[in-house]
Amino acid sequence: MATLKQVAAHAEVSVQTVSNALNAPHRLRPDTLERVNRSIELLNYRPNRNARSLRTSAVELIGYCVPDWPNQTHLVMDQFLHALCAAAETSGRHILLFTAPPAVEGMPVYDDLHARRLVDGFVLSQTETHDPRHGWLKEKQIPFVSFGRVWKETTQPGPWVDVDGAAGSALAVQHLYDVGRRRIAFLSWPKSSGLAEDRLAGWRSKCNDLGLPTSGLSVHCGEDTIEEGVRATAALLDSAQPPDGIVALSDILALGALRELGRRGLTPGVDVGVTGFDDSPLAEVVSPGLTSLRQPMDRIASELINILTGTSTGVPAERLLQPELVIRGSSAPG
Amino acid sequence: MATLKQVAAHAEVSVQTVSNALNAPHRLRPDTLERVNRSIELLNYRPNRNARSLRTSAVELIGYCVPDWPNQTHLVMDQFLHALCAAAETSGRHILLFTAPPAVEGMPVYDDLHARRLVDGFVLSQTETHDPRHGWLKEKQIPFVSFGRVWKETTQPGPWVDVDGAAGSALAVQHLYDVGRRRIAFLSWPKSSGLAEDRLAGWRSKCNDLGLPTSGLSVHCGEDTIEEGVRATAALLDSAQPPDGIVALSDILALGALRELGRRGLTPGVDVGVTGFDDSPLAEVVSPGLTSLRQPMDRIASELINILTGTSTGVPAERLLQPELVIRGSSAPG
DNA sequence: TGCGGGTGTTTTAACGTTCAAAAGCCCTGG
DNA sequence: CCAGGGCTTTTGAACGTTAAAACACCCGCA
Repeated sequence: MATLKQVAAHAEVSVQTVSNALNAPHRLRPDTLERVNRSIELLNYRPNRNARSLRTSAVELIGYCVPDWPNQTHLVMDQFLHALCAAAETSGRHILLFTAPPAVEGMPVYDDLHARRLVDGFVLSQTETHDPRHGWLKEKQIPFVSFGRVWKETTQPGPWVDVDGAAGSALAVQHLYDVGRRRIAFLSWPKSSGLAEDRLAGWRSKCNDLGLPTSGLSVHCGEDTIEEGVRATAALLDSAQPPDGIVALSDILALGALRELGRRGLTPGVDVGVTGFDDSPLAEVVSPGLTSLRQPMDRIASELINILTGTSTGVPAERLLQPELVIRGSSAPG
Repeated sequence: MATLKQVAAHAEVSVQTVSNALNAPHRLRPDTLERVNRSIELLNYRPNRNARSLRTSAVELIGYCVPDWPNQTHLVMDQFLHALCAAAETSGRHILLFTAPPAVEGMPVYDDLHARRLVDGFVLSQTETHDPRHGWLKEKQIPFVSFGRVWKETTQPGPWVDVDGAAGSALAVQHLYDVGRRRIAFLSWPKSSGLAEDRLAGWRSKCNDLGLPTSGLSVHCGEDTIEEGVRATAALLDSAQPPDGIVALSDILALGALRELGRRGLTPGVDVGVTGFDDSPLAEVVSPGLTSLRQPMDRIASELINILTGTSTGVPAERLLQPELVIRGSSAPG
């Protein structure tokens, strides 16, 4: 494996000149640069990242803790990881995966990775209400950026990127309204997670704006399973005034809604319009296709990386991105 | 951030002694070790991995290319990644993610990561028939291990770990047989991928062993969607002698089977037994639960890491692991 | 008393890179 | 002909660690 020294010898220049050819080519006379580049090419030289990192104390690696929530399906995690990787690579960086206990118990792992210089900083996801990790990292001055707001806080200890769930619900409601729905229900989650509250609020507010009823139209599901979606949908359909549209908090719940509709001989998109959230791979794979709110993964990822690697000013960076409604057969015929 | 030198000064020993305290503690006199450890603790010292890697030329990082197959759902990828991370961490290693073009076009990326010493080696997945990556890496002497055999080759250029798909199908057939099924169909994929052939062969051979019919009972689906599963199942049920059991090549196809059964008023697990493959999160989330073949992810991951990091002998390591049948309501009542 | 051998610790020299500063070169203008 | 300044290139040192060799010390034994 060739080193700078060998390239330098071959090109008959000093080591530093070769280094400059790579890092600051404008400093070299064109003919020197040409000569050095030829030697680099010829010897198939690749800079040793460890040596570079040692000198500059920047590893260009970003830590991401791969979540392990046994009860929750991560249907879009591979999309997220792919986008994150791609975004990191546009600036010559990479993603380092690791595991850690949830919440604050995992923090020593983060600290260790940073202290041993395996990573420059972290991307956090699976943010929870009052997530203690943010404050912890900030206090230790470990760079990070969060995918997901720490909800209900007036000030947030650190930069974040998030998707506007309220706006997403509103989009879904508006779409269902546009195709003629007038009683639009909402399938929600159990515990009042920040995520659920955000999306629920968007539904309620948009319904109000449009003069649509909301009373008796929001149902809380016990967990994020198809079965729960089925149950909740059945309850809605059995009520005195059944809905003609259903906005579900997740694709899984929406799938439950689709199934219950099917069981009753109702046609999704014709008799009742259904939308999901996150545009997971499932949405495309079911029939009829599930109308769902796509998170702008590429944008999310690049904002995360930009914030983390950019020379951030003192004020914390905060980006609220808009989801996109992907319309399929479950909400509109054809 | 404390360095070896500072710890050495604090403990009043040489730098090397501190290094030994960490890497070869048996060389130190107990009292010295104690003293050094106290200083390490006190100064909160963490070894700088870059300096170490530079010196030892081992980064303890394993590359994994995050796949980007837009048409395929990676329902178990997060499980795999989690297991891989955890396995790597048991030997102090970590996973570095990257993106690369598929097949041989991506090889320069692998080469570059290795040459620049960002990783020690690679874990390959999404192996395809006659995958060219294996030979390429072997020729360049870049360490790797493959999750998935290169099918149809008599000899394989490198170590691999795989799950015995044929045995999996056989397990499913045996199970359906045990609960009284006598006409067991198989839902397969389109192109004769090695994976599909393997699983199909297991079904056929097990049916033969049990004296069950196979003729007219294997259907090829156009793609891995619920819709295709529905179509194929419908075709089977419409035939002169419909099956009473269905082994599907994937959970997605199995979901299609479940749906078509439901549409016809047939009860999965009672009228027709259905099994899937991979035990994706979906299997648990549908109702009735989908009987499916779980890949032993933890075992797969630890074998991959062991092979990659172990002092492998000359003979390539090859591990064929057995899947486990997770029985749920789709194949047996209750 | 001297000497071999083990044990514990220190010294020396890298690993491959970049930073800061110094040095060399070449041109221009007085 | 030389001072001065702008390019270009080189020199020296450092980043934090570990491998290998050297060293110091103690013990038992001749």
